[in-house]
Amino acid sequence: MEGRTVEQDGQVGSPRRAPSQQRSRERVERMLAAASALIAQQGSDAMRMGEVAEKAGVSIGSLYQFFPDKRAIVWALAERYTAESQACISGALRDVVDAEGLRQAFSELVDIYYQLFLAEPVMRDIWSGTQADKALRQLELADSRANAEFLTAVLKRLQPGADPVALETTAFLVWQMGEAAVRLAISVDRQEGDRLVAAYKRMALRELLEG
Amino acid sequence: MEGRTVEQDGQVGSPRRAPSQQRSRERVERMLAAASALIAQQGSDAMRMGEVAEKAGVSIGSLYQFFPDKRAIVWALAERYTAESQACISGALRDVVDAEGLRQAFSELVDIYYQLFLAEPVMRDIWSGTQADKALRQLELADSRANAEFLTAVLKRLQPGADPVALETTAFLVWQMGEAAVRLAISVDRQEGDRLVAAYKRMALRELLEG
DNA sequence: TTTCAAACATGAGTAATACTCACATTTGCA
DNA sequence: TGCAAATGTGAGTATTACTCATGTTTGAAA
Repeated sequence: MEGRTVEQDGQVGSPRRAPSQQRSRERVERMLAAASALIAQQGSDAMRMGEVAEKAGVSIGSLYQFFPDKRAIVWALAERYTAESQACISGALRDVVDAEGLRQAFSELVDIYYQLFLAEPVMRDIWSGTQADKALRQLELADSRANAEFLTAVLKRLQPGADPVALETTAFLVWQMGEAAVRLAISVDRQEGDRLVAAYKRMALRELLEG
Repeated sequence: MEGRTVEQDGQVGSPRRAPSQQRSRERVERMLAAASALIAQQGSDAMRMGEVAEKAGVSIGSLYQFFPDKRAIVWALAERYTAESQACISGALRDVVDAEGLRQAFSELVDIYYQLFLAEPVMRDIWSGTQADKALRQLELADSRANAEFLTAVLKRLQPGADPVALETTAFLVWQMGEAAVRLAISVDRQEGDRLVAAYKRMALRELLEG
């Protein structure tokens, strides 16, 4: 989708140059805000670098001063979302000590995630591109693993005798299935989406609670 | 990723003009074969229309005679895969009449699908782009629904008393989870992938058999 | 066999867009 | 105050999807 394709690998993400001065840090914020607004409007694929620069009130050259390419902007936004949600997830699962607690916390997390995807076009767009963009895929996998670890910790508490590797596998799988389920749910009509999410919850909780 | 972006909707797929003569039908085959080879080598994103034309031994104009845009080529390949696999799935589930039969047939289907993704770079590539490309997403959803229907039929046979809508939801969800699980499995190392697929099978079968 | 319209084939040309780079300006600090 | 590093600029470059005017082939009707 661009004139010149660089970097087929997954090594994007880090700014070409980190803004060290106050002025440039503010400008980078404006760039990200502009990108976010444009993605919300038309999707990251249709987002044009020229538009981002214009909306942020900077030149196209400044954009490339801090972001090596278009994907890096999306990646930067994605990274923020993951950091934010990770805190939320960690908090929700940290204090779970029994089955009922897990049931409640898990159900609530799924709901939050579902609502977030329904409400946030930027988030939806970013994680839609996950499969195609290797850097995003890596970020998502890493994030998912980190979140699954919180879940694994809970499971180890609830089932001290179980095989740790099996618990890790279960937690990771259940977590990824949850992301897939929510993505599926938002791509069908609301009623069916609700049913699918509810069905996922049942399935996941049975797996988590009954080993 | 292209110079000019057309059609943001999901209405691609059908050739701009169906080849009616023998000669052009052969040429279209060559185009698809060339595209397939290039996708296997470098992925559909890096596939260039000029390369496809050259490899197929046709002019760039001829390519666009039968495919309205780049995505349409990928779509055409995807459509073939779905048609092929649908027959396989339908056959495997048609004669299932008891729990043990479902267990066997389902397990075998998951294995086949997993092996296919491990072995076929084209398939992997195509279904990776699923999330980003709306036309592909629609095709996959339609395909998944069709396959889930075979599964629903089995469930209705095994659990005549259950709520049909619930069975449909379960079948659709389980099927989609399977696709997600396999895609996850191939993006981690082989050992973990095997574990994840096995865990998915257990989870899915429990859901399918125990309601 | 001739004819001719529709199907097919061609590839130089167009448009769009990601990204560069040579040069100008600003900042923080010795 | 001087100056090097950081930052800012935008016209220009490269690449690529896609078009279109023009030529060629096909199959069937006359």
